[in-house]
Amino acid sequence: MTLADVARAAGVSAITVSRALRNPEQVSPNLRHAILKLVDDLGYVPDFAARTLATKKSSVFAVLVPSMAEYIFMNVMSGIEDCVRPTEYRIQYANSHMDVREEIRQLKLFLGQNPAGIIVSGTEGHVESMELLQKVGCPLVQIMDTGLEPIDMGLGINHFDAGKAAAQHLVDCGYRHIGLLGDFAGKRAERRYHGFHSILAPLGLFDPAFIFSEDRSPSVRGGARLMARLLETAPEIDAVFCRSDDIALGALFECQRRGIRVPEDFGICGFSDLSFANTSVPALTTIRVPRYEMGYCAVGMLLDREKGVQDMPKVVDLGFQLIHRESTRRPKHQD
Amino acid sequence: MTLADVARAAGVSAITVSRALRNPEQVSPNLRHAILKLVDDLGYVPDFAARTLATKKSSVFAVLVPSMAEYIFMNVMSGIEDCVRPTEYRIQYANSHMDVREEIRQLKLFLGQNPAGIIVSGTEGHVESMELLQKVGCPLVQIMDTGLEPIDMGLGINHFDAGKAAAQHLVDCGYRHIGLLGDFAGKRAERRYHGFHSILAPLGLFDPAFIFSEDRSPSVRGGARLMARLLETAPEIDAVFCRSDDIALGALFECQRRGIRVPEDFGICGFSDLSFANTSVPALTTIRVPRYEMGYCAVGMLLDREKGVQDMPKVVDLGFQLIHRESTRRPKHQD
DNA sequence: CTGTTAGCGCTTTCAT
DNA sequence: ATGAAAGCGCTAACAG
Repeated sequence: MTLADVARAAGVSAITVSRALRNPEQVSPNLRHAILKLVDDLGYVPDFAARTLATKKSSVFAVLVPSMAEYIFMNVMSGIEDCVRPTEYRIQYANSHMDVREEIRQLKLFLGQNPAGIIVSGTEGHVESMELLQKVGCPLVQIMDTGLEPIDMGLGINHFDAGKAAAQHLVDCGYRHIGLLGDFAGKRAERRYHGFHSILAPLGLFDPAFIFSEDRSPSVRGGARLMARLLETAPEIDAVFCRSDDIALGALFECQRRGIRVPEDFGICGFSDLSFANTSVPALTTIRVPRYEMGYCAVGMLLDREKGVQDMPKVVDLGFQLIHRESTRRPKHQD
Repeated sequence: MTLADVARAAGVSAITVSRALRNPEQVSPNLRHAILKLVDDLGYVPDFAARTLATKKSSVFAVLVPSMAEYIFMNVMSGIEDCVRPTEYRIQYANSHMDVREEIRQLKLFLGQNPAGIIVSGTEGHVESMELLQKVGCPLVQIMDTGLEPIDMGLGINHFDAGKAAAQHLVDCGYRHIGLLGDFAGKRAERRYHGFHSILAPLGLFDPAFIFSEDRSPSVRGGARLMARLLETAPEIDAVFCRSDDIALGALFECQRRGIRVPEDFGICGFSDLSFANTSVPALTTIRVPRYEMGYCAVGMLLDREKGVQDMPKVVDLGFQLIHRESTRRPKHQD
């Protein structure tokens, strides 16, 4: 079932059917109507490959993230999906598994498809990847962190400031031996670490012995493991800032297991505001990141670009929010 | 940069370059070498659209799931990704948001791309969707549930048996007022419900008043809400089987909040064995579903089909496993 | 082993 | 407002 088939059935030429579908206003109303009905009756579905080849522009948005094994990307993806759904575009995901060579391979695979737009995250600082991204001929949004100058467009939050906010909050709650849990090796997490450090160091509260991480995706289990190691090495510890809420929940469970009272004896601050953070006992203090909005907005920016919208901002900062819940609510330090 | 460009540079015809890339053994070694080097130097990337149009077969596997907002699909996706990575194929996801019309729309969009294979879940019982799937011209795997006759291939676990196992376990642990938490409206969950019912009803332990659900994606928060409602309506309740571990964790938190002791006064059995299930306090009894393996295996089946492997099983049952942890370990009923 | 020819289904000119 | 011709980049089929 091709355009030509429909055209034959309608007694017109293929191009007219094409126009009826893509630029309806260029076809006289009654003819257009007849054609669209026929398209529906015959169950004609346009061939994307042919269209892409003819126009040199596919209708896929490519999305490259470092990992899909982290909960946070689910929400970003939801936002992406919801914004794309009413359009003609399709999404293609790839993840680099935190591996630069894989990242490059995936990027090249994408480029072979002439995507209509690209959303990436986690490529910061990878020279070859950045070079590839320089010469994509389509709109590009780098999501998650607004701290670095984007190639085309940037969207996210300021992770340095987020790290500062968490550290400041724990200090304000009266904690004095503040650790860091989870892998801060990635660019974004690293910037949170720097922000964290920038608050504690001047106060003489920063101690590298209080930092524990493992080279895996953040998980609840991992959080419990890290917490156990931290407690053994530094029993004087009285609070942690975690790389993510998974880690924070694991730390909380480990405290429960050991009978350490949270927040009285120990404060926990997570990062992300995952769905369970407001439900756990005690509920987790965390930094809310507008993940869904990030996905939605990233696609929105691509669509705006396609539509030729002018004066688009190069960088959009969606802002974060420190949510003060029970896990840092020390009785004598209520605020 | 097209095939023709490379061909010109190499002083051969386009088809030879094409062969050097796709069927290297058909090109003499030294020529092949020269061509491949040139491909690399010039940074040639094949145009997928052109290839798809010429071969009538794209290199994308289409994956349609009811929702990406559930944690379980992350693991399925990881398996899919890992199995696809070493190949030339690409994955394209879509989710129907539990909506039949959307499901059909997505399916049609997929069909317009001549996918090399399709993986679906959650389409059972949707007449029009099934009709569309009947006539896809490519391998098709229906994942998650093995209970129903697949159109082409099926892969998953038996959800009816899983429901039975959970019910039997709770009974064996000595619980007598056993409720059900979470939305069992979907086909798979519904079959768990039936299995559950098939054990309790004959024992006179089934009570429809013990069933609470809400029409949303399972979440920890939702689990706590449902647990609260259940306790208000049926204070005699002493155990629950939950639609997923998210719900189970929420139920656990709600018990903690109310000072209900788990497992002494109340037993909780989840479903999925999500990463936190072995870490919570108490750790959650649950039914482990081989999610990662399901994704990996589904792609494996598609690849085998492409390779023309014979004698493939129509249905593969990966099996589930009841993991007995603390949340149902009643002191006097240890086993 | 390598080349020629033709065509995949659609859309872009350029006409009418 | 509609149509005819040409071509997007690649590969199947058939030579040689």
